[in-house]
Amino acid sequence: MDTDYPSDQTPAVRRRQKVRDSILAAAERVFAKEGESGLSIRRLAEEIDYSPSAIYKYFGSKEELLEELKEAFFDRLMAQVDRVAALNLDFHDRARACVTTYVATAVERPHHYAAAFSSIPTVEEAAARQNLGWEDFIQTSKGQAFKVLVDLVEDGQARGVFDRTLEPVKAAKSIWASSHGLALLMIHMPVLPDMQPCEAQPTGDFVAFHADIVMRGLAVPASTPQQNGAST
Amino acid sequence: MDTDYPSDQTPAVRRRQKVRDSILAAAERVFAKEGESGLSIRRLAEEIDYSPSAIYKYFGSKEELLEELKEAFFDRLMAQVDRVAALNLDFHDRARACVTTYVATAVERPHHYAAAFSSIPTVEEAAARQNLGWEDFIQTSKGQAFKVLVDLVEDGQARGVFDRTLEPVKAAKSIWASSHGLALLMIHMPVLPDMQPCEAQPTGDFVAFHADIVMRGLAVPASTPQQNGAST
DNA sequence: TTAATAAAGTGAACACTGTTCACTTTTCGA
DNA sequence: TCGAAAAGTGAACAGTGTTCACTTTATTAA
Repeated sequence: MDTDYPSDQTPAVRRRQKVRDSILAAAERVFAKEGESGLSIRRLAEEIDYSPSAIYKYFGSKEELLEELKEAFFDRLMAQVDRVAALNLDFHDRARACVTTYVATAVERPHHYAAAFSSIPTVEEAAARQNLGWEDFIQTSKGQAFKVLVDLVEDGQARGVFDRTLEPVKAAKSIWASSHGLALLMIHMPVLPDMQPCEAQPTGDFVAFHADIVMRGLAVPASTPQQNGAST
Repeated sequence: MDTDYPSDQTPAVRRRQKVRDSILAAAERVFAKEGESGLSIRRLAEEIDYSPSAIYKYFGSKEELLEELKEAFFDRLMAQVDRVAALNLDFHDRARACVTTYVATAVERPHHYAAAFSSIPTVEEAAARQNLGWEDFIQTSKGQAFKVLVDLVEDGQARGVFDRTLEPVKAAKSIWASSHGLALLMIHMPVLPDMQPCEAQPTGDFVAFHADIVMRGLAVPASTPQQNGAST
């Protein structure tokens, strides 16, 4: 949290920033605990002791406010993964850590993670977005997240751990899908992860298990002769 | 659709059933196109030419009505997968078909699928559900879905395709997570699947690709007993 | 310091939502 | 045919996001 406000700004903008932040903080607090259903403009206004209409001097709509919450969360999520990806670890451990960190951070704030993937575009919207190319996508926050994965795959391939015949982009999509699915399954179906009848195990262990399975799916296959090129 | 009404019933209950069905049909129509945001009691009432309060003679709440929609969809989804799972196919093809069918059916009705996994239980609720055991879970609709997967895994292990050291329940969770994640990624991020820069390919092909990757992750390892993690 | 201007904040209203309830109308069995 | 049960209704309640004319406060220029 950066709770300090730059002194090279006029008091007005500093005050404004403070109020804006207090709104976001209240929203964050309520949303983390109760999700979107508990988050109303009137409730936020009450929490920060302003009138409901005051909120609209700081945010164009509830939607905009929520968007900012989600964006901030996604940035935190990716920062976590980036930090882990930069660690000096054995490739297997690093890849596994990326997945487990992603899932753990997602599950930590279930409402945030679920909300970050909640909008369902209409067919027209979907078609329109098809038109923006790789360069455009890679600059969105989700695109940045994806690039980390593609890099990971290419690294794995260079080290001879992952199958070189797989297209890195497709492999990255596969990893993301698998991680995304586990996170959401744990969020929406908490019955599952620690489920019997196998002996009870801490949740984290299953995440690591899943991550290993995912990596195994991308590993060089048994039969295919792998050219023993030294890793770069 | 069973649009015929049993004649061994009094006209009253038949009429009632018809009205009830018309509500559900209208709800289905609206929900499929616009999702929950477009579905209001007043709108439903308008569509079937009744007053809003009439709906409450047939459904206790909007929540209940929605629950029925979701349940019906999930049943259709599982019926599709069951049908494919019962096909007389080579194991690989059968396993792949289960995943691709699951994902395809989910993506066909994005709002339904997303809604079926939309509730986020509080920590207390989650803890409460932890207490119901395998026998209870296996009898829910989601439990039934899961059992199909466990059977598939056990079949694969029996045939020597899947790694026998993996616990079937954990492996099944892994498959579900991967399939679930792909379905939701396609629903919420339609930018991704057909994304460049790799040569454009029909969406379906990526689903099959992903399914194969997932299967490869569960296959018997090359020769050396894999390091740590996956085999424990 | 004062006057003019811009920003911040407010309360009432609008149009919407799910839901309830007293009420009327219709249906159906005794 | 009568009476009870079921079906259906309209108005209302409490809640939602949002707008807008309005007042109050703060900032800037003269």
